[in-house]
Amino acid sequence: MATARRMGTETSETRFKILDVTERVMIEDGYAAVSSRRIAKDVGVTPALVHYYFATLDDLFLEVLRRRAKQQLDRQERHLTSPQPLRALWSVSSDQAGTALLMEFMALSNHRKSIRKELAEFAEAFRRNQLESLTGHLDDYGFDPEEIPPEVLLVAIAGISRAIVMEQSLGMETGLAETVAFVEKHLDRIEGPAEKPPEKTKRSS
Amino acid sequence: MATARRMGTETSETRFKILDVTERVMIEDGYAAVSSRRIAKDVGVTPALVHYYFATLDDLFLEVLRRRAKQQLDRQERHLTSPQPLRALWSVSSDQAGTALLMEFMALSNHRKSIRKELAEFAEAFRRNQLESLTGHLDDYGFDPEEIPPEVLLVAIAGISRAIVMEQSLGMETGLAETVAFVEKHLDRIEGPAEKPPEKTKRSS
DNA sequence: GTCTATAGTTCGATAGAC
DNA sequence: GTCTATCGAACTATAGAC
Repeated sequence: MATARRMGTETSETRFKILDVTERVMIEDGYAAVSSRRIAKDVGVTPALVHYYFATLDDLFLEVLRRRAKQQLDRQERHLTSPQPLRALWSVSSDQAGTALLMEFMALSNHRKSIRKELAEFAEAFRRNQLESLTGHLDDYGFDPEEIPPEVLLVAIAGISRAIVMEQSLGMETGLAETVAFVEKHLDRIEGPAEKPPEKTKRSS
Repeated sequence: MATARRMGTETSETRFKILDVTERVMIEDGYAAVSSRRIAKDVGVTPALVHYYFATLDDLFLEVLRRRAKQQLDRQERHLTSPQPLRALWSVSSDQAGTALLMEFMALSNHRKSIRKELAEFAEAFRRNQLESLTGHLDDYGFDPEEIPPEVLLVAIAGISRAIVMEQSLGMETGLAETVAFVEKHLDRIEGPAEKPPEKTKRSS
């Protein structure tokens, strides 16, 4: 956190808009579409103002990552304490925009060291949080941790949900509907039918 | 082999090197690091020559994609007819470089329509090929297609192997070793111990 | 087939006025 | 806090010499 020159306070409306727009551009057009000019244009300000709030593009990317990670961690925490934590985890993991953003940051990590480091830390925090919250429930559900370790279930849920979302957005078909049905069937078996319709993402902070 | 064919750039050594270098740069530094200047520099030629072989960067990316897809499809076909097809599928899916490249093309797809289309077609071809080759074997292994449809197993293998490779390359830890052990245990159970050490990727065409 | 040279863009980042 | 103006760098792509 070397950027001591953050003039725009946390509560600045413009700063907020810049982060929103950047997130949207990353999801819709990919991280490579992010430039101070492009963001400024979409926000309705000048490129210089973007640099006023975020000295470098790396700072901008990092702030988008941190904000989103905090939101998602909050959201996950709320859901994991719901009456259907497994279902909730599946729902959170299957979020379309969240997955798209994660993939962009993964790609960004390939050549921005500072981003890789923070992304890895957040991802680890996510998983450890899931592990803590879910291990007890799995026990109640009758999962034998010798047969299916909770960690393995978490990696599987993360990987499979990501695959489904990514492949759907690519326009693929083979196996996706079957896999969703398979997961739903087992969620039904373990936690009973969904108590409320699959939620939509909503901005919080 | 400097000059071989009339416009037969297919066999040009330089053209080949350009494709090799582009693939390597995509894997190591991400697709955004690919420019005619950077590729030319790494190959040891001038940017103009890159454009001579590939009029636009899209053409270059597409050729990298097509060549790699053909290689991988060949490789997959060979492996799926091996005595341990499930193990072979897991091994092919866990290829580090292949996964990294796939992720780059996924990210590229976000804003290059022509690439998205071809990537989706190749990915579908891959999965259908797996489905054809594997369905019979799964039957022999005693899999009940009502309980675990072959398509679902394929999506799971793709998703989980991708997650492991990606998260390892990020530097994550939680759950990864456990998941690898889990998969190996079940591969042992279904197909017996590995008959040969996990293969390494090798260039073919 | 490979080069030099260059036109035309777009970008990151900063200085300084208001 | 927001702007105008701008420098210097990197990029795509093409023209044309050899």
